[in-house]
Amino acid sequence: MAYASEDIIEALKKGRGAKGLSQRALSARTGVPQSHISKIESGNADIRLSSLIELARALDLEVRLVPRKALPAVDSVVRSITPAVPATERYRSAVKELQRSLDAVDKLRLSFPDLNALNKIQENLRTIGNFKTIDNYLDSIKRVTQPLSALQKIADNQRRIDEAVRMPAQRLKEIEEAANRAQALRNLLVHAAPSSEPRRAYRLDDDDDDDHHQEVGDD
Amino acid sequence: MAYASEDIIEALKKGRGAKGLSQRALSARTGVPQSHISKIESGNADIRLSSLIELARALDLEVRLVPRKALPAVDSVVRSITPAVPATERYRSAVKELQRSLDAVDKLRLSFPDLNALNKIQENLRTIGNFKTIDNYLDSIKRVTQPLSALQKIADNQRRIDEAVRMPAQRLKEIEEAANRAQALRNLLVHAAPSSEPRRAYRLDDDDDDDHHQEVGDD
DNA sequence: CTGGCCGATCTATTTTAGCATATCAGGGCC
DNA sequence: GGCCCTGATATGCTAAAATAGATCGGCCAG
Repeated sequence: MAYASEDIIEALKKGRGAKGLSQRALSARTGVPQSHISKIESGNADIRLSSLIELARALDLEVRLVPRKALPAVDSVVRSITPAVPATERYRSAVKELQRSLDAVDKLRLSFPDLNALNKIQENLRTIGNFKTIDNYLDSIKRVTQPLSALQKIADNQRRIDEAVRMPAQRLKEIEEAANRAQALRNLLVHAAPSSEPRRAYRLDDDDDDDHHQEVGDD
Repeated sequence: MAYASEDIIEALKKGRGAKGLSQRALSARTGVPQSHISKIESGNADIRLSSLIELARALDLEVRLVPRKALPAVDSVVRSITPAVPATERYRSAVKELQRSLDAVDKLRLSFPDLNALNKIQENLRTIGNFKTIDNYLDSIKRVTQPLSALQKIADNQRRIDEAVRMPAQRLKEIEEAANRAQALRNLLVHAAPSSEPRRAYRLDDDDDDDHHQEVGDD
């Protein structure tokens, strides 16, 4: 593959990393096989445009043709909007833990569709994910994940022995406490954020924010 | 092909139009068969990334992955740098005539490598191509093209009968007069340009301008 | 030590891009 | 009417993307 494509592929790979997704997670989101994603990222496949767009969009990226003359300006805009993800191990662990929680929420929602605490946890975790300082709160995030994982194991066991999936009262209480802890952590981060930190600059999720509000480059 | 690719393909097609190139001309530049370019532009091929990059670069475009959040800003930058090409027929004719001249210069250079007037014509025509008002000077451009075409026919005839390609004195004089006319037209356009007109905003050629000089988006 | 997750590699199959070449129909110009 | 240029379509062939699925070795947490 020509070096020319390498920059795009590298951007794709970094985009996946920035969202804390594994190749298998991205595969699950897009339907593109993990083995193919590996091939693509290793430069061993000359991906088609439709596939590039699909993968990019799963990472909140869009393909654009930019006039060469506009490259310096465009690259500057992109850099200003793409926060440098702290490369520390602890930050990566926090992102992973956050993703674990979100994954657990998604799975539990299948078994307990009416459990509002799950929505509360999800919303708060998504907001929490916007902050670069989450590495300081890895333990707090784990205390949200743990009750979710515990309940998931119970649900899996019940499903495996063909038993109706029920919610033990004690577990429900723990989930609600986890939701409250997530809310408290969110509030802590929101109020602790220095005014220079670009809020909403970088997000884990891709729900429908109001895109009409242009944050940079207004004319 | 998913509608998603359509925007990119449309941008590619518009980029070709903006440079006044036919599918055959683009084919000659890139080696991609004209029939395949037609298929691509009609949405009947899911082009590979390496091919997209190659075609884009021939049109002075680059492929970029842009964070969705940066789209409004990026699109604004691109719009500000991409002049709306006047859609008038007369403008299109002027662009075509300009391209004819440039093509003739390229061909003549093969027969007359040391003819400095060709360089002078080429440089001036490239500068002329940057202005939107060239539709007012179609006749002037034709008077540059005509001597080039006439000489080209002579050179072709000489080559066809295996005669050494020679430069008649009268033709040389006409070429030099054409070079002077191109120079005069260039000077006229440069001095006539209103200060609001973005000079150097749009170019036919892609020679090595100083890209380190950022014209927009300086930080 | 074990289990789980990671990215990389492998096999087999299907689909299609890419290429070469030819040809068509429409429009403009002389 | 003939010529030239344009974009579109056709045929045939090869190579590789894409898919499905399995498996590997490395790393890490428990």
